[in-house]
Amino acid sequence: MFKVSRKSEYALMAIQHLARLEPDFVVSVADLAAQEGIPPDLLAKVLQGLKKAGLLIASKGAGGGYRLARPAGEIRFLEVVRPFEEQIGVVSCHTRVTDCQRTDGCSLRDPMSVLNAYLMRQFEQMTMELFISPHTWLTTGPRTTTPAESTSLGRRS
Amino acid sequence: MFKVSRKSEYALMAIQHLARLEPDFVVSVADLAAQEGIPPDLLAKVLQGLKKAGLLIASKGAGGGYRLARPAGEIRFLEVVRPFEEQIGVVSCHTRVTDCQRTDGCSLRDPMSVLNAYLMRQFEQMTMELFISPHTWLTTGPRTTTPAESTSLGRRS
DNA sequence: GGCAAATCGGACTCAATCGGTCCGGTACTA
DNA sequence: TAGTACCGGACCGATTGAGTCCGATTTGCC
Ligand code: FES
Ligand code: FES
Repeated sequence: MFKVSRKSEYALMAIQHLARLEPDFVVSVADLAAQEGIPPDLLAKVLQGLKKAGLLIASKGAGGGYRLARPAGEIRFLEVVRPFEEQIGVVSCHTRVTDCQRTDGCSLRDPMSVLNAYLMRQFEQMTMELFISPHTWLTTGPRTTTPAESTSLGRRS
Repeated sequence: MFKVSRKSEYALMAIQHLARLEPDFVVSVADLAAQEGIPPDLLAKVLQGLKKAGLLIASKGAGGGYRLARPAGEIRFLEVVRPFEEQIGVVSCHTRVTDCQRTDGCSLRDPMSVLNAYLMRQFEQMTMELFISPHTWLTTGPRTTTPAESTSLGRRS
């Protein structure tokens, strides 16, 4: 079931890669593809998608490339993945609106929408900071702390 | 991302349907398909898969059909879905073992395995009781109650 | 100005998967 | 013994996904 597409994997790798660099360091598609072992033409499409989503900033022309639009701690997992996932949801009702005309009689819809909302909330609250320092995850679960309250709040008893 | 296959949806519907009946009530493929609006030949495949997974018990011959092997509260969500989902996992590493030869250099593997384990645990602990009485979910999240209060209704077909 | 580096963006192919169907075989029961 | 219903494999068409190709455009640098 919940496997992300290959493009999403590449998107996660790219953002992770850029997050490890200094903030205003630009990297070209060719360089990034070579270092991460990704087909360059495909990575180009992925980065364009991330730019359209507002996560990356592109510089055209010689010496150009991509850089993060904001720090990794403010980029949520769902934002990275959504441009490349057509259907986000558990059952047909929540993904492809066209197809499922079973909306009345179907007894699957309600419980699944609860499950769906739960999962979405988890992925929504999870930032890309996880990919930089994953050890926090082992204690807190997917509910990662927001960048602002990471020091003061969220202490478990 | 995490959309289940059509077969899994049919499997969930079938188990839910059977769970609402009296424990030893058998239903034929044709009847179940007609009542739930599922292509009969396809539903037959699904029920066979569920039987192989040990969730259903089949009776052949005239007057035969399927019934639940155990109460819904003891059937976990993952059990129902697994026979029809080839790749369960978030990234390639965790699904298709063949394909991903990036195991060393890939920095995606570790954080994703944490996420993967978390999700699997959630789905593991979630029983099909959710589909019978979903209100408990709204307060507790995916960690459903223990298989104790299975109050089966006796509505006939 | 000219050239090279780099992003942009559409069109395209190829293979795998998925949803669904068909049909012969087998077991059971009335 | 005849009908009912499960069993199981083969098959097919549509969709999707991964990946490629190529031309256009913008920009920096000599
Ligand atoms: S699968 Fe769409 S309403 Fe149930
Ligand atoms: S995608 Fe398989 S090791 Fe990273």
